Amino acid sequence: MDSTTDMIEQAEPEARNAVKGAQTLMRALDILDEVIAGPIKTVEIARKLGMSKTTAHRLAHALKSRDYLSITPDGFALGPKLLQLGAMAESQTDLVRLARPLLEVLSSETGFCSFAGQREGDWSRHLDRVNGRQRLRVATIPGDVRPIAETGLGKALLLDEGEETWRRLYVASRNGRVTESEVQRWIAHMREFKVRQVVDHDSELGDGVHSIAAPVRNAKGRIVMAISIAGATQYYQGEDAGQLAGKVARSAREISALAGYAG
Amino acid sequence: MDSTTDMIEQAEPEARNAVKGAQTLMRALDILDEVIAGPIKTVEIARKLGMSKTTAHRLAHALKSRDYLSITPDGFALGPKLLQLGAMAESQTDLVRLARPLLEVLSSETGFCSFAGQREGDWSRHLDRVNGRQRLRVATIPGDVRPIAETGLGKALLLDEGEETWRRLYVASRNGRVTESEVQRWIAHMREFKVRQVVDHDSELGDGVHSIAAPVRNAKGRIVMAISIAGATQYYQGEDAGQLAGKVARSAREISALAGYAG
DNA sequence: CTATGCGTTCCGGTATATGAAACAAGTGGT
DNA sequence: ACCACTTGTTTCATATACCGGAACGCATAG
Repeated sequence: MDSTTDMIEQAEPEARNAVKGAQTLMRALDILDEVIAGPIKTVEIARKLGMSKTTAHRLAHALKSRDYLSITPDGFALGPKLLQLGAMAESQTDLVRLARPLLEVLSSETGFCSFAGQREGDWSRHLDRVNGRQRLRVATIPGDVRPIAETGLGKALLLDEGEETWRRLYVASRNGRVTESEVQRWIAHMREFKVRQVVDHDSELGDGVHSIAAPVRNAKGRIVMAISIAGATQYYQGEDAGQLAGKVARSAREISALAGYAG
Repeated sequence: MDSTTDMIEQAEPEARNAVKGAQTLMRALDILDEVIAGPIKTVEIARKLGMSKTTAHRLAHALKSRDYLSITPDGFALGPKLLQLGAMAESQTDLVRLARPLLEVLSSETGFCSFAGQREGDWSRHLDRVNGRQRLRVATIPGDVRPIAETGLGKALLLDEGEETWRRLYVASRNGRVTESEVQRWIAHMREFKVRQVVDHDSELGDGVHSIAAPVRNAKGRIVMAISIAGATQYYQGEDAGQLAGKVARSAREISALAGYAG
């Protein structure tokens, strides 16, 4: 590298305004961003984005001429073209493929195996796995199906469910052989997982497997997948539990962003 | 108006290229349109749209920097931002409100009452009505629910269903009091309606009501609503049946476009 | 090694986008 | 009736944002 850059590492992660030579386009997209929040008038657009009334008018109407915006009594609103594009993007988007690179990073950073899976009724299906660097590996392979309350991945898929559902699925996973106090403890844990949006799971099968999982949300905010890292309990010795959980959660958020989640 | 315009009615309905002063934006949206068809490389974009490699590169990357496009091994694909915009547009879109103006045109052009409704299981619910100019009016009001096989609107909602479903719903609507040959005749009619994407319906209740209905599709191509015109049988005397059907079908297609349907 | 295809960067000239200003049209207040 | 105010629309001279040609980097292939 050249000597002027190694003094201060410009941390700026190459933001939106990095691209030059497309001012008009960028401004138009800024307008779209404003309209996302709800119908908005020309003057308000100009004010918020610091452009002249003229420009706001011209660009908004250009977008309208292409059906990206529509005109309502309350000003501009999102147009039908976006419905079409959204539907097409959805059909072109393969969540597992999108998640793959993130899972690889997760495994290489943590050393654990990482997984992706989705809900199928009362079951969770594993869709993808990336191996870590550890000698002992969780055996689960893509395609495997497990009772949803029995795995960390499954619990992450359940975070938006009500407590009655939690109870039902937990009891089912234990074949009904469970005391009320066990159920209460389990639900209390789920509450905490829900707040943190991360699941910490110790297998109740006594096989010494521990996993950390987090939900992935789509553009509508629905949980459509979950990812996890998993490995033998002893591998967690000496690891910073909070940091591991943070990494899983961050990866899940990144995948969510790729899936169009805005929140 | 001024005297220069009344000679030749410029039929041009103000196309996309009408808007001036947004070349960059328009070209970028052209690129999006190309990507809809599937992943595409920079050079291919430039070739198809007749722009320089440089420009295609710059605009595509500008769109990518805003997540409207993503980069795949096969070139540019639709990006996550479109998932978000699509979901938001969907939540902002009220089909009934969109359909209203079209229903009003339909009624004023034909004189008949017009209706909009959607499917609820084995029933069809009327959501909106616009009165025509006729003395005799169909009594149906918004909120009314009817067996789905019993109305023109309902049949339009069923056009994408299989023949077994048609049979089941027809038999149910007749409380089982129906011969096999009647069923066959009914299904034969439905087949024809499906081809024409227009339903011609004579009430089997013997109340002298006739209706013409057509399905409305959303961005994913699913039938999500239907519209119809209805009135006493005698009002259809002297009307061109094909022309009426055409008007209903065209209105339905226009509403579908507002709902993001591309086909 | 040359050839070919694609992505990327650079740069000068000009088509193009910009904002000020004025106009149009509606709303509400006095 | 008039004015004050708001929002949408059009016009226009100017500055600059955008364009395309050219050249470079980097593959893959013959």
